[in-house]
Amino acid sequence: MGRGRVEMKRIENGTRRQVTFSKRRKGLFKKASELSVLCDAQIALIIFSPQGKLFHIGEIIERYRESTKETRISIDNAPPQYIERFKHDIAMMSKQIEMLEIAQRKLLGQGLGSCSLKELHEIDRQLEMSLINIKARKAQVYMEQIESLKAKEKDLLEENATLREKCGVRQNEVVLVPGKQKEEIERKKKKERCMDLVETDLFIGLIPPSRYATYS
Amino acid sequence: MGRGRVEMKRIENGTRRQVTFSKRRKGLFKKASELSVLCDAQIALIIFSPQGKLFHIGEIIERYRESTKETRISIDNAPPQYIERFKHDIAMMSKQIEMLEIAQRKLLGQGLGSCSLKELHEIDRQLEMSLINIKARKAQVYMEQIESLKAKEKDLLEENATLREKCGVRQNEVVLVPGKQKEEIERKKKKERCMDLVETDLFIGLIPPSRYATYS
DNA sequence: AACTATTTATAAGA
DNA sequence: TTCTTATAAATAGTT
Repeated sequence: MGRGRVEMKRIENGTRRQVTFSKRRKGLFKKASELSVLCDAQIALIIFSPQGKLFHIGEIIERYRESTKETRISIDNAPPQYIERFKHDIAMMSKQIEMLEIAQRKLLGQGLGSCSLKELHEIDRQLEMSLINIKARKAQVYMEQIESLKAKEKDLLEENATLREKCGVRQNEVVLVPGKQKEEIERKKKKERCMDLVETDLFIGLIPPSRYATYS
Repeated sequence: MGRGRVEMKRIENGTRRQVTFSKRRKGLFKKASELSVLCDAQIALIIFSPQGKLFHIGEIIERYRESTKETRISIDNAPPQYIERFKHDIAMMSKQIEMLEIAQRKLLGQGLGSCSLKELHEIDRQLEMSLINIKARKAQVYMEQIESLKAKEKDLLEENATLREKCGVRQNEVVLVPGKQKEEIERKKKKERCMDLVETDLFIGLIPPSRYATYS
């Protein structure tokens, strides 16, 4: 996309290569972030320029920038005689990555063709355990939110009472805010419905039927 | 670049989002590999789809994965200026391993403290999907085993019938194998119970209650 | 999965 | 590097 086709091979002219690198790097990052936003995907993009400069984006990676620094420092400080160790590390790491990817695919329910029945049982059990943890954590987050909201509500009610007293308004008397009363009431109703929903979801639906047929 | 502008925000329609994801993922991988070829850059691109599926390119990793031998040679013969590149490769691989490990822990229901409620929902949904796949695969393996056993049984029955005919033994007459009859009968009974169990498990228990409280 | 009207990316030039 | 512009490439909506 430019004036004339471009052959898909290394650009030999160094200047041209550098310019193209800058332009396309920018474009690639843009497209990556668009995909991430539009489709709600987690993306990590890491680019090493021919000059060895590092560029990257990715929420996932962002979180581990610190550890990256550490890694880089330790590598940079290594004297040449440690090259043996690099070789070993690289071999180990690629194996490790391969294994992690295989394990991950299995946990995602893919690539199961090679699994024995025993292994399938094991993965099944593990996933059920994971679900328990996930759901417990979700419940905890919900609870925390509810507690926080209740605390806020309490604070506001207290403040409200104090203010009423100061203004000489009778307890339980409705305070008229011009033009806002209807909306307020609507909002309160909505909020109550919402809270109901959450509590029901959390504490009443204890043993819902599974949403899919199981063959455990 | 299509019919009409597209707003840069999450696509709410699930189908449209999935289609866009597929198209743009393909485009992104293409552009990444073009940049890598044209400008001699090292690129790793890792994408987790909203469904939690993992896609990646990582030429660096491919390079070492192909064969240990090749790796050894290429590193041994590397002129000093390439050592810089190996360092980058190591840094990148360790990042990738960290990402994979973190994703893995989440799938195993650990290290959830940092997850947003949205992410928890996503993991939950993914695990439920994975369980469906696992259970389907288990069912398939069971079925295959059953089919195979049934086929064997049929063969044996036929062979048996032929043998009876040849020996002039009447149909349905019990063949006495000295000292073995009791065991045989016991085993047959056991086998029948076993088959019953499997079939029941597979085809009758359609919507068993979940074995743990859910707070979905 | 194809098609195609448009938008977007970018190669070359300034 | 940055801007401009002609053109190739990507892709949104449609079939």
